Amino acid sequence: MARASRLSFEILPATSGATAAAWGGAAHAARRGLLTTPHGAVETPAFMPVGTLGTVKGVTPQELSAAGASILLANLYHLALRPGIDTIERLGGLHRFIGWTGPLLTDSGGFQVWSLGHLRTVDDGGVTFRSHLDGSSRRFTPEAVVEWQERLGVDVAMTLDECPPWPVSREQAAAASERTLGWARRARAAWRGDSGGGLFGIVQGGVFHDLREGAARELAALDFDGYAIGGVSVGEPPAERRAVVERTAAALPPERPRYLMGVGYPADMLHAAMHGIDLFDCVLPARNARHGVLFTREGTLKIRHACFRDDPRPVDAGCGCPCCSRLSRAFLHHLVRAGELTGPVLATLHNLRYYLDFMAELRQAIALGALADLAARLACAPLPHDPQEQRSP
RNA sequence: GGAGGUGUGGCCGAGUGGACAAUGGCAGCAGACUGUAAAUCUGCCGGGCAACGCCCUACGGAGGUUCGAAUCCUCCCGCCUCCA
Repeated sequence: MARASRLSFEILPATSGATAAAWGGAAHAARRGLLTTPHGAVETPAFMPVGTLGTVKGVTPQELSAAGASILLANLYHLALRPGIDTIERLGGLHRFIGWTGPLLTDSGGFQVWSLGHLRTVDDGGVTFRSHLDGSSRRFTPEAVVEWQERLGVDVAMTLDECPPWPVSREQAAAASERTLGWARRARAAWRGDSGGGLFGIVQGGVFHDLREGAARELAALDFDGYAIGGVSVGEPPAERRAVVERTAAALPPERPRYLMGVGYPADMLHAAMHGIDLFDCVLPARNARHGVLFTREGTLKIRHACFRDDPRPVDAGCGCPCCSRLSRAFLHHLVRAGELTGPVLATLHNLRYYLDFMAELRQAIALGALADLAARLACAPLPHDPQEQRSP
């Protein structure tokens, strides 16, 4: 199944023999890698900021670069509805349109099957969405989704998948998984890869390990450029999610990049990276920032709280973002309370920087075989929203 | 001086005899958020308690009518508009 061009993914050697059992005694499979795309290389494990509509809300491409982002995620469903694939294509493709020169990955709209649950109908042929903007009907098929992403010129395209809700019955999960596999075959056949980008297949199967492992094997046989684990950030308990990640990651071809979709908290990413996940994306740093929740090396901080009214310290003394490098918690508190746009913008810049710094630390820890140290440090910075993540390794 | 209007919980503002400790909004106090229909959503928001119920204090002030008043009457005080 030779192709003219494809993404390349190289696994980098660890600097030391880093095979310590670092998390609950489990042997891990963490790796560093280099994903090379037509628009540049990405060091993995990597976090992709989410720019659904072509922008991370409130942040310019320059600022994203400065924060350390190397690859961005955008969403095909949203862009297809507005401004439309034709428009973006006419304007020179997605990179030019949004002013991002680095690698881009687009999600296929599969997540919207879940998040827009009552605005769509799914059948074997594809998904019909009623636009959340104007109610008009839009048909997404595996072939169309591939074609649109190629027309956008993205570096990584995702196959159309069916992301089932949670809790999910085995029957539902199996049906969604089967459908997703069928669509993956069709997407794979429709993919031309002329632009040098790659196509990732997505594993579904709910919380049923045998379904997911079976799907992983079938997908592997289709020779995708990378493999994603989908359907894991829809409300299931952390323990279930962890188990799914561990089992599924182990069933995926080791020589290709593995992408855990929609995850998550730093502790989630650390855990997943320990089991060989290379790519992540999540709206959390951006959304939480807009909602006044900041990630710091000492735990999360709700900047609206009155205790920050007179706090002259930076949000995170260990951070070099535009907010922390010269502004106080008191000022950010004031901006957020006053409803000033600058508040959420600075908070987003900070959270993104925190995530991106964290990934850099993670890469280094893998290189040095020091994941246990990182895990221990993270455990000292509690994330009150997800108490189960706080336990020490 | 005459005529009319108005005064509600920190603020704005509904309510015009009982279902009112009083709709909304803001502010305040918490919580949630995981491939973004999210700069959103949820809860609390007079005081007290042995507290899913009871008691106290409350709709400018003082009286009054009534079984019952934020709601009706009288007087007083403040503010607004128009006419002299």
